[in-house]
Amino acid sequence: MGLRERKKEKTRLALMDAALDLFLEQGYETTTIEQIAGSADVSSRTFFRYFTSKEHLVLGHHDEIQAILLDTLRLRPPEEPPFQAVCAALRAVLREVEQSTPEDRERFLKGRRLMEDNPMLMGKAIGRMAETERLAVDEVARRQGSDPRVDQLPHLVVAFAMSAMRIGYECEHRDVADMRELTERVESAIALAERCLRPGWDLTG
Amino acid sequence: MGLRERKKEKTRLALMDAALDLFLEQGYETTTIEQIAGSADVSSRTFFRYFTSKEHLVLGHHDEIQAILLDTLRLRPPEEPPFQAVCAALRAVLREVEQSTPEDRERFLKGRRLMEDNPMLMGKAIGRMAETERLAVDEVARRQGSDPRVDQLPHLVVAFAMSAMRIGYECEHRDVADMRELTERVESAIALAERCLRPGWDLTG
DNA sequence: CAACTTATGTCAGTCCATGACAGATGACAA
DNA sequence: TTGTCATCTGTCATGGACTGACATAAGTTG
Repeated sequence: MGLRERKKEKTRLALMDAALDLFLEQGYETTTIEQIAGSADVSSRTFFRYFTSKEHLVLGHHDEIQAILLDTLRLRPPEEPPFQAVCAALRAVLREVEQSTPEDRERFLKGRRLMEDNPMLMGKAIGRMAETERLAVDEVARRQGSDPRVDQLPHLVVAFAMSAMRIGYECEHRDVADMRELTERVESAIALAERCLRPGWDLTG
Repeated sequence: MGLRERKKEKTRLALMDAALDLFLEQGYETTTIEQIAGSADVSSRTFFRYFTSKEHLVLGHHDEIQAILLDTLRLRPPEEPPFQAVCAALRAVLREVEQSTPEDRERFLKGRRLMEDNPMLMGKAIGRMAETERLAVDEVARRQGSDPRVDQLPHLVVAFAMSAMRIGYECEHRDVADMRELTERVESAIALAERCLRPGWDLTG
C-alpha cells in the first residue's frame, strides 16, 4: 500500500473519530462539518470527498453490514430452513464486528450510543436496515422458489428475524457496554422468537 | 369556524396538494420549497409556518397515526391477548384512513406512492414507525405487567404485528390502487403471521 | 528529473431552515 | 362603523449542508 493510500485512510479515520467524539460531546445537530473538518485538519470541501453527508459518518458501515448479511445468506445450504439461514446471516454480521480491531469495535459502539441519544439517527438506521430487509426477502424467496410479490412468507421470515436482531440491539436506558452483552441479547431474542413460532412455520407448503 | 381558520386550512391543503403533485411529477429532491410555495401562492417563509420541513409534508400524518394506534391500544380490554390488541390498533389506523374524506385518502395514497419511488422517504417513514413501536412496547409491557428492559416478549409482540402491517403495505412493482387492496393485504399478512405462531405464544408465563 | 495521476483548498453558488421585524388582515368590543 | 388587538404574512438577513469548477499541491511512475 502506497503512501497516498495510507494517508487517505488516516484522514478518513481522523474525520470519523473527530466526528464521533464531537457528536457524543456536544450533540449531532450542533456539530458542524466545519468543526469536524477542522479537528481532522482538512477543509470542509475535503470532508465531502470522504463522506457523502453528515449522516454517512454514522450510517456508512451499513453498506458493509448489508454486504456481509446478503453474502452469508447466499452461501447457506439450500436445504436449510430459511429462518435459520437468515439468523445465521445476522450472526455473521455480529461476528464480523466482534472480530474487527478494537478501534473499529469502539467506533461501532459509539455509533450505537449516538443513535440511542438521537431518535432521528436511530430512525435513519432502522430505515436503512429496512432496505437491506427487502434485498434479503428477494434472496429468501429465490432459494424457496417463490415469488415475493404474491407470497408473503419470505417477507415474514426476514421481518421476524430482523425484529429479533433489532430487539437485541435496543438498550433504552442502558449503556451499550460491550459487544458480548449485545450478542447475548440478540441470541436471547432469537431464542425467544423460536419458542414463539410453530415448528416448520417457515417452510413453504 | 372563523374566516381566519378556514383560510389557514385552505393554505395548508394547497401547500400539501401542490407538493405531492410536484413530487410525483418531477421527483422529491428536485422540487424546491420555493416551487411548492409558489404553487400555493405564498412565500417560502410561510411554507415553514405550516410545515416544519420538506419531509413533514410527506410524513406529517404519522403523528396522527401514532396517536390513534396508541389510544386504541390503551382502550383494549386488559384480558385480551396482547398480539390481538396490537392488531386491533393497527386495524383502527386503517379504518381511520378508509373513513376519511376521499381527498385525504388520495393524499395518503399519493404519499405511499411517493415512498415506493423514493427509498430515502421510505426509510424515514419506517424509522418514524419504529419510534411508535417503542411507545407501543411500553404500553404492551404495562398491560402485561412486565418490564420491557428485561422482558423481550412485549418487543416481540409489537415487532411481529408491525411486521405484518409493513408487509401488507409493501407493494413493490405494483400500483397502490386503493385502500381496500391495502387493507386486504394487511389482513392477509396478519392471518399468515397467526398461522406461523404457536397458540398462546404472546401470553407471559 | 519529467510527465502523469490524484488529492486538496479556495471560491461561488444552491437549497433548506430559522430569527427578526414591519406591514397586512381578520377578530372583537364599544 | 371604527378603533384596538391578536395573528398571519412577506421581506430581509443569516447559517449550515452540499456541489461544481478550477488551480495548486503532492504522490506515482518511467
